[in-house]
Amino acid sequence: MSADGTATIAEVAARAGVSIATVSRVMNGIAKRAGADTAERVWAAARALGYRPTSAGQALRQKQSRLVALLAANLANPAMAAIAASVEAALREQGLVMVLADTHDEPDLQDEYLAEMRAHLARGIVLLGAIASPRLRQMQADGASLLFVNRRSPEGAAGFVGIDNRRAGADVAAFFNAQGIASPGIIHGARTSSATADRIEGFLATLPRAKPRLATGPAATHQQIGYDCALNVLAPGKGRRGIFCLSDLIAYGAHRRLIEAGLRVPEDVLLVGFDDNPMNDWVAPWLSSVRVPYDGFGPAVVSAFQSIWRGERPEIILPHRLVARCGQALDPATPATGRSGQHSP
Amino acid sequence: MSADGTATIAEVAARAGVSIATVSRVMNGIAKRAGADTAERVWAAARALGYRPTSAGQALRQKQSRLVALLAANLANPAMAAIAASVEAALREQGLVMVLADTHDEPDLQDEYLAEMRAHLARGIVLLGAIASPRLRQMQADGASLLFVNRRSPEGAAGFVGIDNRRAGADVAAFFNAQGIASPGIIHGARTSSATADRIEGFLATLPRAKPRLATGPAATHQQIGYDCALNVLAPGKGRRGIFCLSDLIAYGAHRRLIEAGLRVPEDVLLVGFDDNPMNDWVAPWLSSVRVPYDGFGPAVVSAFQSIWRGERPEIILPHRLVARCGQALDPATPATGRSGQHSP
DNA sequence: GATGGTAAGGTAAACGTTTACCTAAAAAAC
DNA sequence: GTTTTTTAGGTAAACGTTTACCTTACCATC
Repeated sequence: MSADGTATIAEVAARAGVSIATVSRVMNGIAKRAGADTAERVWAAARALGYRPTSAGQALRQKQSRLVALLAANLANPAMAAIAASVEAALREQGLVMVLADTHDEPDLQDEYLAEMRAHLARGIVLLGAIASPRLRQMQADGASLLFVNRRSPEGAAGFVGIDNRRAGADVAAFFNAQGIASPGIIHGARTSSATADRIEGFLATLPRAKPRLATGPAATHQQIGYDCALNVLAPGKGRRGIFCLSDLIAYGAHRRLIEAGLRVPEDVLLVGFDDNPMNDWVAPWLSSVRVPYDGFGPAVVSAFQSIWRGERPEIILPHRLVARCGQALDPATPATGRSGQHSP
Repeated sequence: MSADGTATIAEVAARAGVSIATVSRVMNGIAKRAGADTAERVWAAARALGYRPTSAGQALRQKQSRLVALLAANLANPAMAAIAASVEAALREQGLVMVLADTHDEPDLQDEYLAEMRAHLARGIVLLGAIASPRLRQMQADGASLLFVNRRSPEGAAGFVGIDNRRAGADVAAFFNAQGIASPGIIHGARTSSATADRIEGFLATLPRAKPRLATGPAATHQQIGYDCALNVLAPGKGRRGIFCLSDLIAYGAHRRLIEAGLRVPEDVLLVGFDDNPMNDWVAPWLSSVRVPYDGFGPAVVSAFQSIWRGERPEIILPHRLVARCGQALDPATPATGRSGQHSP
């Protein structure tokens, strides 16, 4: 009898002695349509029965559900997982529900998810690392509520949330410059991404003299790409060298290879990654990285959607920050050259 | 006109010259209710219009949606994120859609999500790290399709997918034993979890002589707990010592503290974690850890749900494996004592 | 006292499915 | 040649909401 959660609006109406229309209006806070005492009776009945409107009924009537989908390109990347977590919390605060999907950067899978989410009358779709695909083009043309995060839409102007990748790339270049490293190498993953392209562009624009030794590989994971390419992109000579890794995962792989080759990081080779995975402070004190503000993505996404639903085309640029880690030797036999962490010995 | 994705069953019926009932039956593959030529006409019409049944209509009629919710206790833990990714892929293959939520181990939030998911007519709810809460108890009593992963239900018998935590704890103890470490310390997080309790129990049962030096802390993150407690749980004396950390995150924090104290890992202090985060091979070669088979969770969850929907109470125990990493000195100045990785120098 | 406005609430339609039930023809069984 | 069964398909109800429209009462204004 109480709060089993399966009550319908009709049962609430019966119990409160009103029509279902009145119940609906009270629950939705429509002003001036119910007297104070009536509203109280309705609320009491709803509480007693544990009533909560069935979303299928709502969605059918309103041609719109409370679902928002997050289509991520690669959930194995902790950075994307962290963004997903932030978005979920922010959506929940708005009474929205997040559907999570991993497109694995495959156009077919992305299309399948897009179609599925349209069938679910999703109120919005976040593309966290979009890839060009037929249905994406079509839905963007149809005016669907799409929001692109990190990578811009391959189909032209659309809502966007992310950092200024070009500037971030430039910042990395400036950092190498300040450290006296004239010709750092670059290791990147797939080039499908506007983000990657912008970062490299900004980097090269600031270090124009640097003969670019770009490399990538066919390996399945970013870590493996980093491992495979690390030695190939090192500048010749014996001075201090550097590598710009387009993701932290690549940097992890590169680091492993460099260590195995007897090189010290960051003393012999300065490694700079991208994303600054939340765990880096603990497990990669040798890695400098461009930190993206994970916790900022959720609120930014919500704000961007509100803008989209007003018919605008939002563009939210979040601040990034290059976190320079001087690197702590993980073997105490070798004195550390410096510290960046917040923990005292 | 073509494939804009918003067609309804009525439009398909009109185009194919049949009734909507026939369209529905053809789309759902109900045998012996439509002739071959009729079916072909329906399929052609559906293809031409890009028709896909609206899930709100389906859910309303069938009193059940294609949504499955994953309520995770802490998405900041990469292990949970990896499990979520695996579950998502497996559900998708069944034509199901995953809703992801982070309960932050808070009963109120978990209850809110449970209510929301019931309102969404979710076909099933995965609790990845459940915590006791009023609505959980009620829904389990009502016979909702709940599946507990990692932590068992606090309300007694229910479907479960996870590893044998007691045995895993015992394996860790045996490992310390084999390494000649008689009295390792233990650092754990909140005790709300049956998993944590089982691991410690199995551990202590196998190392009964070990005066248990358990410790935990009020810190917000597991890493910080590890950092705060590492030195407190070390056995006195100067032999080789060890710490069993109930999660990899705790181990990261402990490692940092030990290094700062001038101790070598794993030479001076053997650290064993739990979960074996997918990144450990790359960033924590000094950490031995109990690996849970991330990729196995998705298929296991699907299989468990099928069992639940048949009215059974499944119990799927996945295999674990203690990954012993001999630890590679991350500073090449100090020769490595051994290697566990698959990469050659 | 007629007129008009507004607050309060009821009636019923509509959203897009699936499916129980019905009908008609064809095939099979006798 | 009658009866029964099977196949192929249509009709309409039902799922639970929200909301356009209608009605009634009340109050204010002239």
